[in-house]
Amino acid sequence: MTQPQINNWQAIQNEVLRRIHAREWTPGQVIPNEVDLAAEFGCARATMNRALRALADAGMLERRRKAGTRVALHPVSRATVDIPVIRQEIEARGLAYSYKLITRATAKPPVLLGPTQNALHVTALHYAGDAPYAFEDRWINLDTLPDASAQPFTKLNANEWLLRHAPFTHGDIRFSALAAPARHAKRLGADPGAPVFVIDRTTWDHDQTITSVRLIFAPGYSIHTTIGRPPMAD
Amino acid sequence: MTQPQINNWQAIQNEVLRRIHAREWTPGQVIPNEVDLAAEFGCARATMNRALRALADAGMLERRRKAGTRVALHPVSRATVDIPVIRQEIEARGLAYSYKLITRATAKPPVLLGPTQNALHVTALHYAGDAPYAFEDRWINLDTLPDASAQPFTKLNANEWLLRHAPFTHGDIRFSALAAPARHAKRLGADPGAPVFVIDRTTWDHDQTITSVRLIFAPGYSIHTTIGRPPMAD
DNA sequence: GAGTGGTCTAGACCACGGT
DNA sequence: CCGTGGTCTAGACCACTCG
Repeated sequence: MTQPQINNWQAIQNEVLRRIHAREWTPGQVIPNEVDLAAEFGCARATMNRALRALADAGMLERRRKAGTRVALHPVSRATVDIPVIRQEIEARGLAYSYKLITRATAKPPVLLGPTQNALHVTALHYAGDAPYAFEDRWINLDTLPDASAQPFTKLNANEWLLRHAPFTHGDIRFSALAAPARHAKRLGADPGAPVFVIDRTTWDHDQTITSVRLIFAPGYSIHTTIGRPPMAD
Repeated sequence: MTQPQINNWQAIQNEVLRRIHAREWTPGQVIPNEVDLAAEFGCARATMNRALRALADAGMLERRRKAGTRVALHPVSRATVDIPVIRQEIEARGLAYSYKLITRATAKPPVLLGPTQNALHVTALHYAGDAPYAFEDRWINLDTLPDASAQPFTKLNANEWLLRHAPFTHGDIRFSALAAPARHAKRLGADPGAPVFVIDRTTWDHDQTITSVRLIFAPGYSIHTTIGRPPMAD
């Protein structure tokens, strides 16, 4: 037979990747359709679909109905990043997590929270053991979450309360590097102007803004992730 | 009938999410198995599988054979980040991309590249229009990529040459914030010690190290991404 | 050992979107 | 229009792993 009967989707995926790497299929080029490829590999179309769809999800292929499947022009690499839940992140390092509320006040929110006129502003510090870990600056939409106004947030971390009472459907995240603002630097045990890793995140429940938060991490923080599949056996 | 015949996997996914959000299924709790749920929703098991598997990929569920499917203890959020290919990133902003080689030398590589004794060290600057965009400090494994030693990298960006000649199977990425080293700060148009966003990336082809690169971005750089599904219609 | 998820199959219908 | 991918089905076998 022409093909050694590849019939599991991961092996098929690897063979497709091999052809792309070997430039048998070049970026921009349309590859055969699912039916033909399934016939070539001797597998069901559903299996072929699974393999190609996974590669499309990974950014290696672009698929459109009728137009067919083509190798992505720009072999974009896509990494999945786990968004840190601070307590877990700290406890995973074998350190004791603790939390301290700094301020809590109702105020007119910044624009990024949307047209809300009613918001709760919370600032707090997260500790890993005795060392400050991250400073949190959070706005909570009281129009969508009136219950939040009854929460002191002295013991329970705002993020954990929100996860429990107002899970989000989608969100928006930005990673950046900033100079530590003088007033926060001291709290983080950093020199003013020291480089700090910052995560800005806004989350929604359907169309409702829930919360917008800036996390300023103590110096040395980094996010680690992986790209592609570690196994990859033929 | 007990259920209004939900039979497309996205609708099923939404219903499962709704139950998690509504705490009908709580974190840590084992949910019914695929066969039972498929019966409840009046769909095929394969469809149920697709919905649950997608949620597991997203980090909402944890699945193990025999143990069953449970709601993730920590509703971990997983975001997909497109790893920047600098030229595209710049051109997508409507700016002209240009590139300038700074140094190129063979040298003993740092440990992070693996047990290689033979490596090419390249440093370069990427420009967006006239402004410096990112400083690149790269090591290329000459044991696995002897062809690289013939490349001048004066015109063609090392990253683009590598994408073309040595695509990777997997990689490792780290995002962090550092103080701009004095000698690089000037090149980036930044003050020495200014906070800069840094990406460290190492890539492999199967078990072979290909390259290890540090990208130091000019001040103001950030990475943006999204979490969850925008649509989410019932 | 046995229950659960992981996957494959062969066939079918549908939705999108180039031509 | 009509080719292509997107999805669903009903059934089957397998692999893992918990008890």
